Order: sequence, then structure tokens, then C-alpha cells
Amino acid sequence: MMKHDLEYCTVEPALEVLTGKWKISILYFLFQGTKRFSELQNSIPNITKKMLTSQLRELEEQDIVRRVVYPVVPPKVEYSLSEYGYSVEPILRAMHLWGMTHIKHIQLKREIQKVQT
Amino acid sequence: MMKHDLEYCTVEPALEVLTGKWKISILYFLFQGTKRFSELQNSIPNITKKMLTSQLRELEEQDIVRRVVYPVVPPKVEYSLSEYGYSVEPILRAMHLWGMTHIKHIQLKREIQKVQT
DNA sequence: TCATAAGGTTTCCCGAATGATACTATGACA
DNA sequence: TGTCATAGTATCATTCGGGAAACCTTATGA
Repeated sequence: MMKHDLEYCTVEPALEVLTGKWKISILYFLFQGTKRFSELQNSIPNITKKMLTSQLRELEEQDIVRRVVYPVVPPKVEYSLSEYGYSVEPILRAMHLWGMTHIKHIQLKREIQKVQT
Repeated sequence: MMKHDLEYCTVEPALEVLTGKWKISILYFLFQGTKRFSELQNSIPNITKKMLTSQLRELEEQDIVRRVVYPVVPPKVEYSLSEYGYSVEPILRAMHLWGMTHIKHIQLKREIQKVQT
């Protein structure tokens, strides 16, 4: 996990929860409801089992994600957001909002550059 | 720069702006006002010139940070948040807020674990 | 003539994060 | 007897973010 330097302002815990190449994708799908391991794997193209497992384990460790194992064969494991996990929503919402305007900003910038050449 | 997978939900631009070991520290100080390169370097212990430069360049590329060069010797370069740069504040605010409660959450968790042993 | 300041750049290197691939366990079902 | 499904592990290879240290430029003042 990458470490972010800043004691003065308490922003790193959030970054620690959200950084990792697949965290956001995983959270996105879990915000839609409970998912099985294989459902997540199918929903997120290119993710490997190894990565999916490790990212889920980290989120579980941070109490964001709940893991429920059904003792059946073949195995069945369900992942869902914990109640605490839902508390990151405002952050994602703020990031999403900014992301939308940022995309417009980038486009505008490109058009200006075009005109100037 | 790390890439985050998720086209469906527009959260990656924000993460792209914020991830990088020193971005948050740099933004923190620039939110306080205009700073010279050396001021930032002195404010952020352990950061190398190379890292400070590259992080600032990325932020500049993203229109978050403004760089003003004074043609004097020895060089003088000032960095400040662009108007657009200020728009990331709600994200930082949300992250900060969550970070505070997360710290409490972690403490509580530890205490519970202590009691159980 | 030589050092100094300020803001870099360049080169080399390491370890962590991620990827690719193969392997495992186990009961149901054909 | 063999195959399949599911949710993983294990092992090895690669990539990439970041760190250390040296070098660069140029007007100025000692």
C-alpha cells in the first residue's frame, strides 16, 4: 500500500482505503449490492483472482467490506459493504462530482489549444 | 502515475490528481498561499527536489497549480493554486472528515480486540 | 577567480505493487 | 472414473513509483 505523507491534515486514511488499482471498481459494484466473488470477477474485466482477493482482503481488514462464506461445494462466498463501508460514500460522491467537471475542463482546454495552433 | 480502472463511474480523475506520495502535502501548503520552490521543500521534510518537481509538474499539467518564473539570478519560482485548483477542496474536506471518524473507528476496534483477549 | 544561491535535471538503483500462470480442495453429476 | 464449478493459493516475472547523489546554470559579491 502506498503511503501518503501528511500528519497535519487527516486525509491519508481515506486515500489508503481508496488507492489500489481496483479498489474503486470493487466499491462501485458493492455499492450496488451483495456480490459473489465470481460476479465481481466477471464485472471487472482484466482483474486477476489474485488481485481481486488481495484488494477484498484489504477492504475487509479496514471494516469496509463484509465477507460471508457458505460452507458448500463448490464454494460460495458473498461480499458486501459493511454499514461502516457506506460511510465512504460522501467521498466518492465528491470525487465523482469533481471528476465530471474535470472532464469538461480537459475538453475545454483541448479545444482552446486547437484554436491557438 | 497509477491508473485506476473504472469507466462507469467518474472517480479516477480525482484519484489521479491526489495520488502520488507528496501531492496531498503539496496541496495542503499551497492552500495556505503562494510558495516558492524552496519554501515547499523546507516545509515538507524528506522530499527530494526530484519528487517535488515531478509532483508539481503533474499538478501543473492538470491545471491545479500555477507556476510563475521570475527571470532573475538566482532563480525564483512561485507556485500557487489555480482558481480551478481550489475546486478540489470539497474532496479534501470529505476525505478529512471521514479520516477523523476512521481514526476513532480504528481505536474503538482495537479496544474491543483488547477486551476479547 | 571562486564560491554561493535557487531551481532544477540526470543517472542509477531498490522494493513494492501488479501480472501471468499453474495448482489445490471437494462434492455433485454424468 | 472422470469432469466440472468455485474460490481461492503459490510461484515467478515484470513494471513502476520513489530515493540518493551528482551535475547544471548564471549573475553576484568576497
